[in-house]
Amino acid sequence: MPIEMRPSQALNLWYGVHLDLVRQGALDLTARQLTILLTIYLQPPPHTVRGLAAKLGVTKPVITRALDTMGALGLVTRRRDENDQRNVIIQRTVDGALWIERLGDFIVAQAKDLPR
Amino acid sequence: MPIEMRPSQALNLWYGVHLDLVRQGALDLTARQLTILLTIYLQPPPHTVRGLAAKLGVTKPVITRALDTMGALGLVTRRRDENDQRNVIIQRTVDGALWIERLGDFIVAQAKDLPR
DNA sequence: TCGTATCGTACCGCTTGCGAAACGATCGAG
DNA sequence: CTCGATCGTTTCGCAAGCGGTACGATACGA
Repeated sequence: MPIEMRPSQALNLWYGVHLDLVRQGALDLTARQLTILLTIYLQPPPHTVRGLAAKLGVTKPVITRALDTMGALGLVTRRRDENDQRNVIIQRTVDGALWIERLGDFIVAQAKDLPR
Repeated sequence: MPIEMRPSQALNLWYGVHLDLVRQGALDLTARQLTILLTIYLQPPPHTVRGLAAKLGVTKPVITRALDTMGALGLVTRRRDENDQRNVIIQRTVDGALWIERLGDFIVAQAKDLPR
């Protein structure tokens, strides 16, 4: 069952969520950072730097930098792959899961209050 | 008629839209910039710097800087208020309207392809 | 074992956004 | 006419992301 919505509703949804995020001074993630974060939490693991880079169509340093930032914020963790020591496995954290969860609820709430 | 959606659908919608925006290398607007842009195009005019600052809960320089950036991108224009020369009226542009329109269609398309 | 490919990261200079404070221009009350 | 208030902008030092490149560590085939 797909979600049906009109362009004006879509834009108002986008607007409402962003406006509230800005107002509450939420952690200011880049579009890229948010995309990486959502990939980690919505797509099946394992997640590697090169895998994310390929998926998003960006270079590896972009991923590394984003992981540095979000790691410092406690949203993700890194771990060496035991089978192949060259790889780094990106893992979820409790704080990250909570943040994602709140974002989801937030969008749902905004959608519910959308004008018909 | 409010839009009903579950948190997982909301997050997947957010994910899909952001992922495609990143992949197509769309102009990389800050959350604040996007919020300002959407305010200008979704809320009734006139829009002033202090009005936007108050609405978003940020300082005026933030608005000025964002307008500089988006002005250079051709998304908005500034004009002096003729009645009160101290005021600046922020105006929409054709390019900005097109960009917003495409964003809306984009979100709608993503929503339609959402898993049930 | 040696050489090459692959992985993630560190470095480089550069651009851009940030908060806080100060500024010039303009308005409006007295 | 004058003086205080208001508006948007500019400036400052600072932090963070960017693209591109080079690097050390690890894996793996010949």
